[in-house]
Amino acid sequence: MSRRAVSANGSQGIPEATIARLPVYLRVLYAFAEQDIPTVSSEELAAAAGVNSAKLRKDLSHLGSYGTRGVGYDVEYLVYQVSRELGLTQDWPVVIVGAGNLGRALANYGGFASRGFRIAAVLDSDPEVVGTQIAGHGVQDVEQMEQVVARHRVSIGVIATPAGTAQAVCDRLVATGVTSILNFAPVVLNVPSGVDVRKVDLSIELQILAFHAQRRSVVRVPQDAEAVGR
Amino acid sequence: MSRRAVSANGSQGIPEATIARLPVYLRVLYAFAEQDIPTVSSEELAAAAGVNSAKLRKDLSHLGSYGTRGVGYDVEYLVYQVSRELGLTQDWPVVIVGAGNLGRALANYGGFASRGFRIAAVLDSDPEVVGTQIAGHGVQDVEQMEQVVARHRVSIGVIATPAGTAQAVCDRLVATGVTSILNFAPVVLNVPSGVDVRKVDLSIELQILAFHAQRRSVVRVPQDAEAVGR
DNA sequence: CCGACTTTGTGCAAACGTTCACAAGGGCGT
DNA sequence: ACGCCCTTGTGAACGTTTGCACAAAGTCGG
Repeated sequence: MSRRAVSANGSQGIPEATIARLPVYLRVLYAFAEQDIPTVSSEELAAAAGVNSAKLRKDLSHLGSYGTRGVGYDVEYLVYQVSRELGLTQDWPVVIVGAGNLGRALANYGGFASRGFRIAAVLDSDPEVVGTQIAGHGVQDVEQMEQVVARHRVSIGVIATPAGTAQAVCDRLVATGVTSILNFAPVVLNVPSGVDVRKVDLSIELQILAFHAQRRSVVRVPQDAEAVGR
Repeated sequence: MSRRAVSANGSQGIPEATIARLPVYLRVLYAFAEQDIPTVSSEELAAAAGVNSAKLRKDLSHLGSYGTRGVGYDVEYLVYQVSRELGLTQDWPVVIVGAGNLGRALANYGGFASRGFRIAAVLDSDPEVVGTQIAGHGVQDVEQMEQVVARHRVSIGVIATPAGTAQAVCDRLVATGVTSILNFAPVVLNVPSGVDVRKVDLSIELQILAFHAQRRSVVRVPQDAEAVGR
């Protein structure tokens, strides 16, 4: 794995683990802002985000020194700083490939269109589906990918196709210049370096839950349940 | 949190990071099995799973010594061992709460019903939706939760409701005895200890992608002397 | 039956992440 | 203006994860 990120870059070297939590903090901050709460302490914020307060302070300290000792953090100001750090002050056009059940769910997902992300297009290869409307977007043929990506300057692609076609779609997205991919298909995608892939995988999460559930349920039975012959 | 190896068996005390990768290995192993490939080396398996081979070997070594030096791993045997470790040799009834776009997508998701997981029921609170059919399951009223959980001995619940009702649904699931929860709603769930929650959050993933995309686009001082991967 | 070759399993060290504990710094009441 | 009190920001300790490098252990050809 090329987890090198930014090699020895002093000012911009925010840990990956911190980045993964910033969106959670941001969401919680929005909730505070909606209640017109002007400032929050690291303790309150941490509790709402479900993390340790020391961790939260260290995370925020990576963005700069935006708190006031004895008082806490200004909610509005922090919202802005976190948003800026995450790149949410700009607009991110997104193309969704695959208009099946999942693609439809994604297109209709409210949190999608909000806060910086905008659906540039929904693509599919099924002639039955192309032309139908989903969440206010006409589904276009996947053959339009190149034009759509170029016209809207899309840099983020979401793959919501069956596993079998995911790699081909991915290759094509990459070829058209997409450098960030969110993959919902249950496959390991192969991409050239410089392309960022994140995966969301229901069945992996379920299996992890099953592991822990099983462990919990096997509090007894010290003996191996079955002997396995080879 | 600190659970060291309890003792003796060795099947206890598997690192969390390893557990998160086992489902990926399992998927890749199935792919090899379908091609009737009898054995794989750690190198091949690691490449297919997108990880380092040393990491893969160390991961597998936590389950036991199931490889053969000079040869590799028997695909079928390893499938069985990983499945067993993850608790997939037993059946896991799952209840899905929320039959909106996402709930429907989940219910229709193929990988769901396969390999150990079975949808016990799909619940919703909207009278318009209750009674409709989704993926061969009649949507039941959320008031049936207690009966459904008890009758099917459900221990895994999936929350696919809007954010506003997620915590209430969660509390109710926990009250009925569900101890593993997969949360798709964009909120931080509060649960008593002993309950395992995992979250899947589209907008968090998008924001993480945006962060990296932004960083890439702000390539000031491009002195990538060592940019050529190892 | 033996020696060459291949691949696993693991000791170790470095990188990364988390948590504790407290000094530094700022606001607020008096 | 002063000192008390509160909360941030961070040094240091600790725990976890990764990756290297190699001995151990097995296969296979001759």
